[in-house]
Amino acid sequence: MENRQIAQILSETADLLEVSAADSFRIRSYRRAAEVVESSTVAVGQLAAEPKKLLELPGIGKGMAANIVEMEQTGALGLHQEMLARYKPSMLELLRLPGMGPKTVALFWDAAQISSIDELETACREGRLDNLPRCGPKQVAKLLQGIADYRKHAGRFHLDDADLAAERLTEYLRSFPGIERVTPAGSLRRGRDTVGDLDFLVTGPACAEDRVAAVVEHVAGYPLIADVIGKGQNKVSFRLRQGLQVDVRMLPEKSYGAALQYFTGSKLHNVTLRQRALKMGYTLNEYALARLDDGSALPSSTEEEIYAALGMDWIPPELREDLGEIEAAAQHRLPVLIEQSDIRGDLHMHTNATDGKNTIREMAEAALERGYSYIAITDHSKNLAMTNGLDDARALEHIARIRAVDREMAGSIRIFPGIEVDILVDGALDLSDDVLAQMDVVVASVHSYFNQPAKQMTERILRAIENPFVRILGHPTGRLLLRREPYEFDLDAVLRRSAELGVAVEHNAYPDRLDLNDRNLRRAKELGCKIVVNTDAHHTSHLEKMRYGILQLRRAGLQAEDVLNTRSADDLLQRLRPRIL
DNA sequence: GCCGTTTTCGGCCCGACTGTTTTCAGTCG
Repeated sequence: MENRQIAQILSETADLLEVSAADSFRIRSYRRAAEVVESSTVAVGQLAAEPKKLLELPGIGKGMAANIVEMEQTGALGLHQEMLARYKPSMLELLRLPGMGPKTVALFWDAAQISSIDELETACREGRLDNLPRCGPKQVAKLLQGIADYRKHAGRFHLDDADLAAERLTEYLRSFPGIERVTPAGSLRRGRDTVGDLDFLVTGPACAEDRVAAVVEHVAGYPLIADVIGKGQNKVSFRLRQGLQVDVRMLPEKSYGAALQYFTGSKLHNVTLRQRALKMGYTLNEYALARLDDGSALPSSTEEEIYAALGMDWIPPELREDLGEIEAAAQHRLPVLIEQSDIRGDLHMHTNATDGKNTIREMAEAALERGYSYIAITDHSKNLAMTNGLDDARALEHIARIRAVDREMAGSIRIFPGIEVDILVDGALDLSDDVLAQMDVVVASVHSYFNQPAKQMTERILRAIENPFVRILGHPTGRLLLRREPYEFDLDAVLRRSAELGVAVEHNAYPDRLDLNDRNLRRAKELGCKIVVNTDAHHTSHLEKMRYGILQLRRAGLQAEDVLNTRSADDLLQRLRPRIL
């Protein structure tokens, strides 16, 4: 069984246990186990043969190990099945509605046998909930609104869309006199590839108690708001026109660090951190770190102060998922994560020779502006006819043009001639070896027939990378977030073979395609793969997208040395698969 | 269900907000 499937069953079991009012700590165990399995780089199911190895995973004890063994052997979990027989799968969706928690789901089920969103809507309209406790007219109206919102905005937002919305709002908030700091927290700050909502923290003299009301009004007057959900004394919640929900909190300076820590999360990270605080005689909340004995607050205006008081190094937000970072920070062995400024070149981009929008020179100049010392121009090959892909003859002409621009710009930036060659259905490439031999950077990518059976897809990719001219496997998972599932194939086998052959695997930084997720990136590193991060830019502005790719690398705990395009141009060429001349 | 610098049993994170609660349960982050 795949990790994803195991994690899903564990997580559903946690939800169902909540509805059945089970012990909250037991529920938390299931949730934590789900997270751990999902992010594990080894196939947890296969460890079932050696349960001792399972116990080495954090949060997996005897009981959870037995659950995993059971799932691996029988394909199901008894407890999960039992709960599903008692309730209904569609009830899990009810938990996603705002204001619907496990207690209310259970109440509606017991009192009115409501097990789906549609049934809930009908019951609301027919007034069948009116006599239930905590179900006044406001509650019913809120549920109906929640159902409408859910149907309209189900799902999450891409990191870049959320990021853009955050930038605009930040600018607006800063324009108010007396506001000094505006920081997005939450999953955006942690660099999750999708974001459910935005949390903003704001501080400055204008947030003082006697002045904050004016800030609230300013926030609520943001022009891009669709509707204001709530206004409190220090908080405004609203929904943007694009559907994204936003919370803005105004805070005093002295609580800023505690609040930033708190609202950055993740929830599990915070729970474990507060446990640690308690053991050390402190209590931590969103206002301060305080001593348990006399209640006196420690300095809490920065996150660094709080982590330091707890005997830890400051933890980069991307690592705050309760996956061992707290212990690592306490032992001062957190990795020094890769940063955007470590990247010295981008090895995958298109020009107007195929489906890009800019010329070779324009792309090079944009890269130079970003401080890069090299790029590779990798236009499409002929099989992608809709992109005006290059055949052998045009590819050779293109190489000549790239070399010409490279000579013109010598001394400022190096431009490698390259190609993004298409991997055909049988694993052959659609350009001749003679032409590929002329390229410095050959990126081989799958672009078609994603619905091949997994086995054939795996063989197709494996055959392609056997071609000695292929130096990078382009966007290996074809992972398109929110729109479609990645195509099915044996990623592990492909990563292993790439490592053996010395073919670099590409993490594609496009936010709707963030290619190898953090788990896969950790796996690639474990297997000794060479890793590159590229934007696959089709326009000069797309080079900016590199930052989203970097966030994923950081979430995977990768350091600059783990990524090839942090190297100088000569070092990079040395480390790529040797070129056959 | 997990876990151990107090512990193999008995703990396990915190506060604001909401609605309808006349004292608080449930949800949310």
